Amino acid sequence: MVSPRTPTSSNSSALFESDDTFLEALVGAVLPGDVIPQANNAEETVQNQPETLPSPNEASSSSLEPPPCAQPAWNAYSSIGRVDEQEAQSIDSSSKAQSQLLSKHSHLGQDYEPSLPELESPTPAQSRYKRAYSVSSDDEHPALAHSPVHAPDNRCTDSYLDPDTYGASRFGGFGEYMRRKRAKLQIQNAEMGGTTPTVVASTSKLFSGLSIYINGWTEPSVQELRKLIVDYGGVYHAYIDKKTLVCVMQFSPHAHFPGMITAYSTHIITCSLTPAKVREFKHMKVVRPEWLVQSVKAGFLLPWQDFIFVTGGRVESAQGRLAQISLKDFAASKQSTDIAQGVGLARQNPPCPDKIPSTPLPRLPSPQTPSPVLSPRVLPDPAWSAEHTSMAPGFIAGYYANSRLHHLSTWKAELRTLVTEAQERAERGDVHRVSESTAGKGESKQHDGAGLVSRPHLRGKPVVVCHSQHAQGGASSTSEIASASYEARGFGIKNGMSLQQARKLCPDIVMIPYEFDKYRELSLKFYTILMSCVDDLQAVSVDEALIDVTSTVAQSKVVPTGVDEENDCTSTDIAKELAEDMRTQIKAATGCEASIGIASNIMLARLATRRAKPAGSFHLRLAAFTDLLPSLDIQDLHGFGRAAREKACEKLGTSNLGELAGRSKAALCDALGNSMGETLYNAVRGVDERKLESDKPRKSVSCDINVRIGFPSHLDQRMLTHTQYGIRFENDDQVEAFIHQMSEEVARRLDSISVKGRSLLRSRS
DNA sequence: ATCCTCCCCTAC
DNA sequence: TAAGGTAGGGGAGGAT
Ligand SMILES: [Mg+2]
Repeated sequence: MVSPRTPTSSNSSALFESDDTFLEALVGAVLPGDVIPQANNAEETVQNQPETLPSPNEASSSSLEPPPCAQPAWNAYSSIGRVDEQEAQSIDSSSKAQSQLLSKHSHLGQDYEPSLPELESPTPAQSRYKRAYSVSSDDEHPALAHSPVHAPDNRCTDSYLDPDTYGASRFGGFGEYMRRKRAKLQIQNAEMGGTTPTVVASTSKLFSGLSIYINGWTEPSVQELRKLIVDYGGVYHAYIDKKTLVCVMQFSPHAHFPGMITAYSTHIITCSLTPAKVREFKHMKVVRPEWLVQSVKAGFLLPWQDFIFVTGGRVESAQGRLAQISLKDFAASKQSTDIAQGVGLARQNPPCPDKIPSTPLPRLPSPQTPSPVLSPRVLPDPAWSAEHTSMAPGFIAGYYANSRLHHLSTWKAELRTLVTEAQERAERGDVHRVSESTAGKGESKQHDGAGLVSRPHLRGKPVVVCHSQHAQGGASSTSEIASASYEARGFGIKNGMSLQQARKLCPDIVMIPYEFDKYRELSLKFYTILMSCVDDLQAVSVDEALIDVTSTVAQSKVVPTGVDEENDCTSTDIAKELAEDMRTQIKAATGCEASIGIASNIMLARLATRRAKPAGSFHLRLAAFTDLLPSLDIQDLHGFGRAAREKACEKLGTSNLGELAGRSKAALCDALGNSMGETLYNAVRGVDERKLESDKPRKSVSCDINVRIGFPSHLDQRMLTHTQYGIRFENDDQVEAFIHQMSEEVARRLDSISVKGRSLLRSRS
């Protein structure tokens, strides 16, 4: 909550506190039911936060105190097994030894977590939480600017006699089935209204003539709303058919014809719409439940226009956001688990002017002027060791500061942003781009060795990058090796190994520390060079990118033969020349070697990169690829990993691409799923139609940290001697404090990209 | 058939 | 003293 507010969102100062509280409240409330996933409209809550949301402390204190018996609900999908499965996969594909160890442990105690029924009644925390959602706000609805605004007079409205805005004016027939269903429902409604007359005559017709459908999760609940509608003379529809909706008929609610069955849905009530529903209901009158509630309270029907349901992203400054939160179950099982919080992004923000580097065309900002979008995180004083617990303030920042994986993710997000911005600038300028042709794709990858640039004396020696600072000594370090030089690999050292193991293989191993800032600087130089050479670029990671050099190659192709065509075997390979030129530039600018794979599509280019390593370039043509097939495994393809390989072996009897090339598409789809199957079917034929994705907006922001909850059992103790992984919690307070920090972290990140959350989703694990 | 939700998988 | 973070594709299976 310390970060400066971004000028783009008008209510930003309230925003992040709210989100934060919101998230935290959710964490506590999420357990029993299924209400959370659709909860959204965070904006409303946000804007009303001061008076309606519980204070952070209040939320915190109760959010994690459901009675112990409630916790098993979280375990309905206890992820213990799954977590360890993930562990077994390991982050770096090479940390096998440790992973397998974990995998075994995972079967010790927790194989079958009984799936317990979810609780029905909301906990107090949940109630309060839901209340927070139901707050209606007076925020102007920008979307209404162009629609008729009705004076809040008491007429129950002729207000929707203007079909132009929301009502469709086309007609269509009803299906008999749905019509009968609706009629039946109305009878039920009538009966219900008769048996439980909550209201007196004068107001009882408040909703007469209204025919209302309720979609999705709402607050108040569907049941409550239905009662409200029926009690006040409206008609509730539990079902909807599209024809009816598209042909919404509008009529005065005053016109109440006792004998007539109201067969038209006039309004849709919702708190949350999925994108598909938004599309579907585009021309409908979609209203928030407050319309009903407030109308009853007021004693007359308020204009529905004042309660139009607005999805997060409207044309103006309102940026739709989808918030997601997730936490690995840290319930009674006391096992390794992940805690995660996040928001999904419904749409991208308009670029914030002060964030656009003023650099000219398709160039990245120079490394000397790092983008303010993501400035390096400040490291806390290492002297925190006194209070070194997972719930100490600043723990997460410190954790991240040392996490290579976090840096990888952060860098990637930043690079994608920079690339997108640079391209927007390029397109806004007069840069003319020829029509898309997928003639030349390349994959460029920085060779590792960044740590050696400033340590030339270590070149040629077995070097590993890892955390341990102690030169030798501590033979028991479990610090993971992030990267090993080729010389070190010669000793059998692999990325992902523990330092301890590596020392066994090579006692004289040289260790160098992470230098995250340096990597980032080098990366920006690397990308800057690429950007200047290519038509299009997709950031893959801090040291890897996909580039499209079609026009460059095609332009220079004064020479007859096509460089990207398979029949080209001439000595002049313009693409390769370009690649070598880029390699030279990269080497000059960064001191690092780069490898470049060239091919006619992404899949082949990625394979080519493997052949280009180390420190070279390689143009892979279709014929060569076909020859190569029998030597390739399905795992060698991007997107196909361990699980795909196992499925292939199990269901197809082989994971060899040469053999799989002979299988039918149906067989592959059957084994791997339709999408993966088809991808593979095409891949073995050298076909890959994907285009570079350089401008896809980010869809979510999340925070995810692997922790371990509870006192270790005997079994766990043994595990822990083998793996030090896992931040450990001993009680709910610690968990709570930790989750609070994670909430803050997500809020901070949203803030940093001028984005606002729209709804929260649950995820567990 | 198409959606939504809850995951699993993959990559760096 | 070690830091297994995260975004996004996609499948399974249920609801509509
Ligand atoms: Mg692979």
